[in-house]
Amino acid sequence: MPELPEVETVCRGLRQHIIGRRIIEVDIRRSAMRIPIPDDFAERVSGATITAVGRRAKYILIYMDNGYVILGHLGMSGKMLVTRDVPEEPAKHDHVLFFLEGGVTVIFNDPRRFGLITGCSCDVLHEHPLLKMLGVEPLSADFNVEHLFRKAQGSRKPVKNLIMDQAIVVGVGNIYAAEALFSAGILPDRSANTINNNEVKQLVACIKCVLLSAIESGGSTLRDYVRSDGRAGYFQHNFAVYGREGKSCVRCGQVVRRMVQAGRSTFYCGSCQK
DNA sequence: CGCGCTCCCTGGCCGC
DNA sequence: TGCGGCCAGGGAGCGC
Repeated sequence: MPELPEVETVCRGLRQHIIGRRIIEVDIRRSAMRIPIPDDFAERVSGATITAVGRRAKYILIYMDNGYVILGHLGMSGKMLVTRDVPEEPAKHDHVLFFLEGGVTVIFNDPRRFGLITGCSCDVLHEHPLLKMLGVEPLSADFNVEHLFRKAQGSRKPVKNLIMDQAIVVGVGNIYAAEALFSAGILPDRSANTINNNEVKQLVACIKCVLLSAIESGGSTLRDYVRSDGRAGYFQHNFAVYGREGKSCVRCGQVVRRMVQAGRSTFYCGSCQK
């Protein structure tokens, strides 16, 4: 997906254009994505006014004045687009359209359908099955050396898989895990319990730094991801290792390598990372 | 029981 | 130009 910086960028874009607007009508063109849209979704959403847009992990949260919250997840290929052009007919893979007052339309489009749209009452949001198991937010004070060191000590899995585990720390996906590990000088396949306190300290700082830098750049656009206004992000131009197999390391000039961990490509510099 | 593998789905790209 | 194989930012579920 879209990892945390991309979701955060989408949230910021939505926030500018939809807060204070009433939802007139919802068009659910496909309900069966990763999980089905609740039967009462259209009923709960129609007529309500959007009061806030938030984010928890990679979930987009749209709060309404009737106590209902829309949860959106972009999966690998999802988009949440805001447009003022009334679409004559929906585009391919437009699954849900929200028609707001003032001629604004929010479109959830997701070719691969790994994403989802659902909703629940605000007062039970933190107990929602999709949210309750999630770990700490990486940009919060709760994500610190003590937290990650304790988790690392208790795990023998590769450190890259550890930081991508959404039950430990949320929002770090395949790209930013590789970039943060490069920045921290740590090999992605090191067993988590071999990472010493100083390395954890570096890693925590690098994860925060990489995510913040990416947010500033509007995220990374490789294929599908775009902001809510359709513009691309541009952090992909700042990748040190991701997608750079065979190219020279930006720091030392050695060849960037690729390996597969838990079925996913990992990029690293065998010289800069220990 | 913690972990890696496979699968969900579509589309783009590469090589033949 | 066409087609098969492979790959892709996520995550749940299932074996080992």
